[in-house]
Amino acid sequence: MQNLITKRPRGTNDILPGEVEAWQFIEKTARNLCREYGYKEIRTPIFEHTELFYRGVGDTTDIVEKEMYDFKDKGGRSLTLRPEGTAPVVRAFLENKLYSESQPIKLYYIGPMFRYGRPQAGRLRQFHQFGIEVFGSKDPAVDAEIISLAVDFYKRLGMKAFDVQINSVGCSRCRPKVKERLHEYLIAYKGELCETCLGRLERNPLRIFDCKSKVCQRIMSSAPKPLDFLCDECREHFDKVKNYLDVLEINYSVNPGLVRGLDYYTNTAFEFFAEGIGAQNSIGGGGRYDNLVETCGGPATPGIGFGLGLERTLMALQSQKVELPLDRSPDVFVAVADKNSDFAVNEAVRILAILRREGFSAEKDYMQRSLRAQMKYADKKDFKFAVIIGEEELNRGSILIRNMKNGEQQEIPKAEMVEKIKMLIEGEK
RNA sequence: GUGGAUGUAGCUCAGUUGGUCAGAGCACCAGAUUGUGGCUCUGGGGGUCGUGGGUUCGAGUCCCAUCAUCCACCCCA
Repeated sequence: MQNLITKRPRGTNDILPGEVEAWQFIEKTARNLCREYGYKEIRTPIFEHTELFYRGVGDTTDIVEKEMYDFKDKGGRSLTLRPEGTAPVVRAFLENKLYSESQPIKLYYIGPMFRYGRPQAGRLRQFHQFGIEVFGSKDPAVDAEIISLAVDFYKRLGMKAFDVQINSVGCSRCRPKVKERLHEYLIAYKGELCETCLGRLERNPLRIFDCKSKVCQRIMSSAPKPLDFLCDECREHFDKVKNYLDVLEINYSVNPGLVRGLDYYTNTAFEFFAEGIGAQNSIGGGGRYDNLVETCGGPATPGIGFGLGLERTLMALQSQKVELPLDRSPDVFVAVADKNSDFAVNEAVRILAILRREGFSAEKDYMQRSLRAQMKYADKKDFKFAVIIGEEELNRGSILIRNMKNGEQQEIPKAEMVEKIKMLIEGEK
């Protein structure tokens, strides 16, 4: 047990049969939604040059400062397992010159992300995100569209309770003003701020809004907010986003203290919250990043996107007792009454092939079980039907079909088996 | 990176003040008059008690170390 080769690395998880169906359902829901909204999937490597995240995510963020899963390859290059999806997609957007296609470019991804930290409830070193990015449009309707997509995602999964909070952190023109005024305000409280926020005061005072320290929160509750200093353009943008959300009948609240942890956000920032994830409550978030593409060396291109945590989504669904519509039951178990009869076993193998060719999931025993044990197995594995064959029936040219839910059993001509099963399984639905 | 809790069969756990202590339930496998499941009953396989030291005549049971897990902080998904 303690042996490393039988132990998964800290902060990682195996997703086992029985659990993976929920994941497949979530992924399928995301893909369907993206198709409906016109987003195309993009798959980027799970590791990138470390510099990408340094530049793309921002070197004052915790992600870069202490959560990077980086390593040197055999060529001495510094690489990093991606901690988030936006920077890699921006990189791919630039490297493949997607900006030369007609815009907006609408992309989505589903995959693992990595952050090095102590794991706890709702926090892993390898976790999964579903994210989307839109490049090329400043239209506030896009902001509303992606929030709408996320809300639809949660709703379609059956999530009963979650909150949408939005805010605007301003653009490169109004942001300096915010930081300046915030700094002026905070100087008076310098002695009261917690240690980490003291450091943030000079480097990035906006982040102090995120602090959970009671003292800092009290101080920030009456601090000047980014919303109070938006330029006319940003103000108008934010108003239009809210308008479109109203048109879409999406419930949201404006949280003037919402500041996302990544440095690249401009204008719209939003976050989704739910309960039941240990001490965590954020299940996803995103925002606009109108300067990021240019920062990474590309043509000035506005962008916006979100990242939703899949583990956290799953945990929230579980704590809300949401039943996902999963069908884990296989269709037909082919049981052989005379397990020592080559004739019967051959027939079973043949029937399996026929059923599978028709698209049914079908299995037989491979453990030399008695008929009784085969039936027990079929029951435990939750098969919908059992086809039972023995020399007796075969000699008559027939087989037995048993409904494992209610025990109804009938003998029918072998030639009618496929049609009969089709009919029965249709009837189940 | 910091702090707290925990670590006995696949799972959930019992194991008194150190001396039949290696157990229970569930799960798994096989049977219950030999061709049929879901209830019940019987039997069986499976653990060097996380690991390494130490104290002791003797340690899951005490001490130290180590590893791991969980929870929380920082921060976020």
